[in-house]
Amino acid sequence: MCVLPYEFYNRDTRIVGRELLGKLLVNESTAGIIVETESYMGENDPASHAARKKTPRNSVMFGSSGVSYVYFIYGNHYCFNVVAHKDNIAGAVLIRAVEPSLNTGLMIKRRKINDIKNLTNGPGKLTQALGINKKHNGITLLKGGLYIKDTGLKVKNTAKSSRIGIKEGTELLYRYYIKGNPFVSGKKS
DNA sequence: GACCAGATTGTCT
DNA sequence: GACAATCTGGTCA
Repeated sequence: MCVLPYEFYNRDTRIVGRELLGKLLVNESTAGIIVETESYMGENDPASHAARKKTPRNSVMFGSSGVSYVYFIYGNHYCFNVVAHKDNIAGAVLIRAVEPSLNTGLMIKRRKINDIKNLTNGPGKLTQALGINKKHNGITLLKGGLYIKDTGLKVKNTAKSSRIGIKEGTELLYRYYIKGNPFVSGKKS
Protein backbone atom coordinates (compact mmCIF):
# COMPACT_ATOMS: atom_id res chain seq x y z
CA MET A 1 0.00 0.00 0.00
CA CYS A 2 1.97 2.98 -1.23
CA VAL A 3 1.50 6.19 -3.22
CA LEU A 4 2.45 5.69 -6.84
CA PRO A 5 5.85 7.32 -7.49
CA TYR A 6 6.95 9.57 -10.33
CA GLU A 7 8.50 6.57 -12.06
CA PHE A 8 5.07 4.97 -12.42
CA TYR A 9 3.74 7.90 -14.43
CA ASN A 10 6.85 8.59 -16.44
CA ARG A 11 6.21 5.80 -18.94
CA ASP A 12 4.25 5.26 -22.14
CA THR A 13 0.76 6.74 -21.69
CA ARG A 14 -0.91 3.53 -22.81
CA ILE A 15 0.98 1.41 -20.29
CA VAL A 16 0.10 3.78 -17.46
CA GLY A 17 -3.55 3.77 -18.54
CA ARG A 18 -3.72 0.02 -18.38
CA GLU A 19 -1.84 -0.29 -15.11
CA LEU A 20 -3.93 2.31 -13.34
CA LEU A 21 -6.78 -0.19 -13.30
CA GLY A 22 -7.28 -1.51 -9.79
CA LYS A 23 -5.41 1.39 -8.16
CA LEU A 24 -7.03 3.56 -5.52
CA LEU A 25 -7.81 7.19 -6.31
CA VAL A 26 -7.88 9.21 -3.08
CA ASN A 27 -9.06 12.76 -2.47
CA GLU A 28 -9.46 14.06 1.08
CA SER A 29 -11.68 11.55 2.85
CA THR A 30 -13.13 9.84 -0.23
CA ALA A 31 -11.58 7.19 -2.43
CA GLY A 32 -12.47 4.86 -5.26
CA ILE A 33 -10.85 2.01 -7.13
CA ILE A 34 -10.10 2.87 -10.74
CA VAL A 35 -11.98 0.54 -13.06
CA GLU A 36 -11.87 2.42 -16.37
CA THR A 37 -9.35 4.71 -18.06
CA GLU A 38 -8.55 6.21 -21.44
CA SER A 39 -5.11 7.17 -22.71
CA TYR A 40 -4.62 10.37 -24.68
CA MET A 41 -1.34 10.78 -26.47
CA GLY A 42 0.35 13.85 -27.84
CA GLU A 43 0.62 15.03 -31.43
CA ASN A 44 -0.13 11.62 -32.96
CA ASP A 45 -3.54 11.33 -31.35
CA PRO A 46 -6.23 13.39 -33.14
CA ALA A 47 -8.65 13.04 -30.22
CA SER A 48 -6.24 14.46 -27.67
CA HIS A 49 -6.31 18.01 -26.41
CA ALA A 50 -2.56 18.03 -27.01
CA ALA A 51 -2.87 17.00 -30.68
CA ARG A 52 -2.89 20.47 -32.18
CA LYS A 53 -0.75 22.85 -30.23
CA LYS A 54 0.02 23.97 -26.78
CA THR A 55 -2.45 26.38 -25.23
CA PRO A 56 -2.92 27.68 -21.68
CA ARG A 57 -5.68 25.12 -21.25
CA ASN A 58 -3.81 21.98 -22.23
CA SER A 59 -0.33 23.05 -21.18
CA VAL A 60 -0.54 20.75 -18.18
CA MET A 61 -0.47 17.78 -20.55
CA PHE A 62 2.91 18.94 -21.79
CA GLY A 63 4.22 19.27 -18.27
CA SER A 64 5.81 16.72 -15.98
CA SER A 65 4.27 13.32 -15.28
CA GLY A 66 2.32 12.66 -12.11
CA VAL A 67 0.40 15.92 -12.25
CA SER A 68 -3.39 16.27 -12.16
CA TYR A 69 -5.12 17.71 -15.23
CA VAL A 70 -8.71 18.79 -14.59
CA TYR A 71 -10.80 20.56 -17.18
CA PHE A 72 -14.37 21.74 -17.42
CA ILE A 73 -16.56 20.61 -20.27
CA TYR A 74 -20.07 20.92 -21.64
CA GLY A 75 -20.94 23.59 -19.15
CA ASN A 76 -21.64 21.10 -16.38
CA HIS A 77 -18.86 18.64 -15.91
CA TYR A 78 -15.26 18.26 -14.84
CA CYS A 79 -13.01 15.51 -16.17
CA PHE A 80 -10.03 14.25 -14.20
CA ASN A 81 -6.79 13.20 -15.91
CA VAL A 82 -3.33 12.17 -14.79
CA VAL A 83 -0.43 13.47 -16.82
CA ALA A 84 1.65 10.44 -17.79
CA HIS A 85 4.19 10.18 -20.59
CA LYS A 86 7.81 9.61 -21.30
CA ASP A 87 10.14 12.55 -21.28
CA ASN A 88 9.54 15.26 -23.85
CA ILE A 89 6.15 14.02 -24.98
CA ALA A 90 2.64 15.15 -24.14
CA GLY A 91 0.06 12.73 -22.81
CA ALA A 92 -2.48 12.04 -20.08
CA VAL A 93 -4.75 9.31 -18.81
CA LEU A 94 -8.42 10.15 -18.38
CA ILE A 95 -10.03 8.46 -15.39
CA ARG A 96 -13.45 7.46 -16.67
CA ALA A 97 -14.85 5.45 -13.80
CA VAL A 98 -14.08 4.30 -10.26
CA GLU A 99 -15.69 1.95 -7.81
CA PRO A 100 -16.69 3.71 -4.55
CA SER A 101 -14.41 2.48 -1.79
CA LEU A 102 -14.09 4.98 1.06
CA ASN A 103 -16.72 7.32 2.49
CA THR A 104 -19.41 6.34 0.04
CA GLY A 105 -21.94 8.25 2.13
CA LEU A 106 -20.25 11.55 1.34
CA MET A 107 -20.27 10.71 -2.35
CA ILE A 108 -24.00 10.09 -2.21
CA LYS A 109 -24.46 13.42 -0.49
CA ARG A 110 -22.44 15.24 -3.16
CA ARG A 111 -24.17 13.49 -6.05
CA LYS A 112 -27.60 13.76 -4.41
CA ILE A 113 -28.65 10.34 -5.62
CA ASN A 114 -29.15 6.99 -3.91
CA ASP A 115 -28.06 4.62 -6.64
CA ILE A 116 -24.56 3.41 -5.78
CA LYS A 117 -23.95 2.00 -9.23
CA ASN A 118 -24.68 5.41 -10.74
CA LEU A 119 -22.33 7.25 -8.43
CA THR A 120 -19.01 7.18 -10.21
CA ASN A 121 -19.51 5.38 -13.55
CA GLY A 122 -18.51 8.30 -15.75
CA PRO A 123 -15.88 11.07 -15.91
CA GLY A 124 -18.20 13.88 -14.87
CA LYS A 125 -19.76 11.77 -12.15
CA LEU A 126 -16.65 10.62 -10.38
CA THR A 127 -15.21 14.12 -10.15
CA GLN A 128 -18.39 15.31 -8.49
CA ALA A 129 -18.50 12.32 -6.13
CA LEU A 130 -14.87 12.72 -5.07
CA GLY A 131 -15.04 16.50 -4.86
CA ILE A 132 -12.53 17.14 -7.63
CA ASN A 133 -12.77 20.55 -9.26
CA LYS A 134 -10.75 23.20 -11.00
CA LYS A 135 -8.58 23.94 -8.02
CA HIS A 136 -7.06 20.50 -8.47
CA ASN A 137 -5.83 21.36 -11.96
CA GLY A 138 -2.05 21.32 -12.22
CA ILE A 139 -1.30 19.96 -8.77
CA THR A 140 1.01 17.04 -8.15
CA LEU A 141 -0.27 13.59 -7.25
CA LEU A 142 2.97 12.65 -5.55
CA LYS A 143 2.62 14.54 -2.28
CA GLY A 144 -0.74 13.58 -0.81
CA GLY A 145 -4.09 15.33 -0.56
CA LEU A 146 -5.12 14.17 -4.00
CA TYR A 147 -3.19 11.07 -5.03
CA ILE A 148 -3.32 7.51 -6.31
CA LYS A 149 -1.98 4.53 -4.42
CA ASP A 150 -1.35 0.87 -4.99
CA THR A 151 -3.46 -1.34 -2.79
CA GLY A 152 -1.84 -4.54 -3.99
CA LEU A 153 -5.07 -5.50 -5.70
CA LYS A 154 -4.42 -7.60 -8.76
CA VAL A 155 -6.72 -7.09 -11.70
CA LYS A 156 -7.67 -10.24 -13.51
CA ASN A 157 -9.72 -9.46 -16.58
CA THR A 158 -8.87 -6.25 -18.37
CA ALA A 159 -10.21 -5.34 -21.76
CA LYS A 160 -9.69 -2.55 -24.21
CA SER A 161 -11.91 -0.82 -26.71
CA SER A 162 -12.47 2.35 -28.67
CA ARG A 163 -12.67 5.55 -26.66
CA ILE A 164 -15.94 7.30 -25.91
CA GLY A 165 -17.29 10.74 -26.74
CA ILE A 166 -14.77 11.65 -29.40
CA LYS A 167 -15.05 12.19 -33.15
CA GLU A 168 -11.57 11.37 -34.31
CA GLY A 169 -9.14 8.66 -33.44
CA THR A 170 -11.94 6.21 -32.70
CA GLU A 171 -10.03 3.42 -34.36
CA LEU A 172 -7.44 3.53 -31.60
CA LEU A 173 -8.18 1.11 -28.78
CA TYR A 174 -6.94 3.27 -25.93
CA ARG A 175 -9.78 2.69 -23.51
CA TYR A 176 -9.03 0.21 -20.74
CA TYR A 177 -11.47 -1.24 -18.26
CA ILE A 178 -12.02 -4.12 -15.88
CA LYS A 179 -14.18 -6.67 -17.56
CA GLY A 180 -17.40 -7.42 -15.73
CA ASN A 181 -17.08 -4.62 -13.19
CA PRO A 182 -20.52 -3.01 -12.66
CA PHE A 183 -19.04 0.47 -12.21
CA VAL A 184 -17.59 0.69 -15.71
CA SER A 185 -19.40 3.38 -17.68
CA GLY A 186 -21.69 2.55 -20.53
CA LYS A 187 -23.80 -0.55 -20.51
CA LYS A 188 -23.20 -3.97 -19.05
CA SER A 189 -20.04 -5.94 -19.63
C1' DG B 1 -35.18 -0.21 -22.84
C1' DA B 2 -33.35 2.60 -26.64
C1' DC B 3 -32.71 6.87 -28.79
C1' DC B 4 -32.48 11.98 -29.05
C1' DA B 5 -31.88 16.70 -27.78
C1' DG B 6 -30.93 20.23 -24.24
C1' DA B 7 -28.12 22.14 -20.65
C1' DT B 8 -24.41 25.56 -19.72
C1' DT B 9 -19.39 27.48 -19.07
C1' DG B 10 -14.61 27.96 -20.18
C1' DT B 11 -11.48 28.31 -23.95
C1' DC B 12 -9.86 29.01 -28.54
C1' DT B 13 -10.17 31.20 -33.46
C1' DG C 1 -19.24 32.80 -31.94
C1' DA C 2 -18.48 27.93 -32.04
C1' DC C 3 -17.34 23.95 -29.87
C1' DA C 4 -16.19 20.41 -26.33
C1' DA C 5 -12.70 13.59 -23.73
C1' DT C 6 -20.76 14.41 -20.74
C1' DC C 7 -25.00 13.65 -18.15
C1' DT C 8 -29.79 13.85 -17.58
C1' DG C 9 -34.41 13.65 -18.69
C1' DG C 10 -37.78 13.30 -22.05
C1' DT C 11 -40.23 10.61 -25.73
C1' DC C 12 -41.46 6.55 -28.22
C1' DA C 13 -41.91 1.69 -28.55
